[in-house]
Amino acid sequence: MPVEPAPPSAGRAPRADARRNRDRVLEVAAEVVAEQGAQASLRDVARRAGVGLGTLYRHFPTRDALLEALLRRRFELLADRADALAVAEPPERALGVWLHEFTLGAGAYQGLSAALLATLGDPESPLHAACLTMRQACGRLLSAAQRDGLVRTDVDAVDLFALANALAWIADQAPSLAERRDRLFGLVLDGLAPRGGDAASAGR
Amino acid sequence: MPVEPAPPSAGRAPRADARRNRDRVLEVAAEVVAEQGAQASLRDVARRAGVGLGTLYRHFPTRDALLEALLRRRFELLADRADALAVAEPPERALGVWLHEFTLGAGAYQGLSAALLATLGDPESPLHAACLTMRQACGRLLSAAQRDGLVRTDVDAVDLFALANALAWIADQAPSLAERRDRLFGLVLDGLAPRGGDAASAGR
DNA sequence: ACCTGAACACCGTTCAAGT
DNA sequence: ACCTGAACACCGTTCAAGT
Repeated sequence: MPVEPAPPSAGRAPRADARRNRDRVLEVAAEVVAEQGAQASLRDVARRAGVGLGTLYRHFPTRDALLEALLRRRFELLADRADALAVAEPPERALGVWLHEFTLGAGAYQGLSAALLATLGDPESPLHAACLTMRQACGRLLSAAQRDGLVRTDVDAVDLFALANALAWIADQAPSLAERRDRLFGLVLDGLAPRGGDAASAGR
Repeated sequence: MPVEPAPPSAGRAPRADARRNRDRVLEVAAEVVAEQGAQASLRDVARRAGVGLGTLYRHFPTRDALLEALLRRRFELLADRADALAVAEPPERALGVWLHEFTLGAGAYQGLSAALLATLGDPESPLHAACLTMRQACGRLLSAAQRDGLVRTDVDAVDLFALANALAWIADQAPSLAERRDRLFGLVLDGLAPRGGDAASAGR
């Protein structure tokens, strides 16, 4: 058989120095991204990590791959959080609380919301997959709220994902706008309520 | 008196070649920005215009200055449009129609909504001033709608500006999201309605 | 198997030299 | 008064050469 170039450590355990480099890059990337935002210079990350530029690219072939590694934990927690809220809170409150927490998370790094929403249209991005899990968790909360007639039936999880990222994006653009985030969030949440002519009290 | 460097043609009529260059740059910029978006390469604009890079910077010292020149007409029309709607339509419909048209305009170029909202926090930007006129026109429609109890009183024109740009931004990120723009617009517009406990029928 | 850094093709911005 | 383009300090990405 022909020998494929083989991705880093396909199956086997990675070499110790490779593992060290990867961890070091991730550690430094967290700092740099916190300072400069999601569009931070990757060159700068490699430089500060004391690592060749090629090494960074070997471990994280795209910027999205690096961001995904930085955010993986956070995303997993948010997905779990949705399930916890589903049992602990009534449907409408569960959805509202989760969306609020997601919105705050999407504003964790400057420019993050743009990166997240942009990957909706790019199924190849690792961020696309990472967000999918969250959207599904969000979708379960949404369905429950819709079943109870608390949320209009013409919205889906992608709508909520887009709106939550948009609210984080607004807060991103200027400090004076960040102050408005929670109020605008409430406004959008109100917009999710069924309209007057809708079957609003289907459960009664 | 000391002789100040003097901005291009301070007071006097510009030299004919300068005027030609400025027009040429603007013409080409419109094409390039339509193709590449608001973050298009200024180098590319100068190149395609057959003009030195310094000439572009002389006429348009910042990217925002160039964008402002590209959008000036459009912005003026939108401000006039608000006043026309104010007399031709009932307040709620006037506000809704205007916001919708503004949202479409903010999506005229890819990346434009980001440029517009970002300048809210930068009073030095020529786009800041250009948007101010529109926000004031929008504010008049908003006040009328609020006076009639049709819109919650805790929102201002900046909120509407932020939300409209955010909707344009969503549509910007992926074709599949663009399809949702009008529906999401309607949802946000519904969110502007006064809440249940509010003095919704103050005019009755 | 992994790392390094030069090489390439780009940016935005400034400014000395020209006309 | 205005124009030009080289110069500077950056990018992201690739890949030959090393260990």
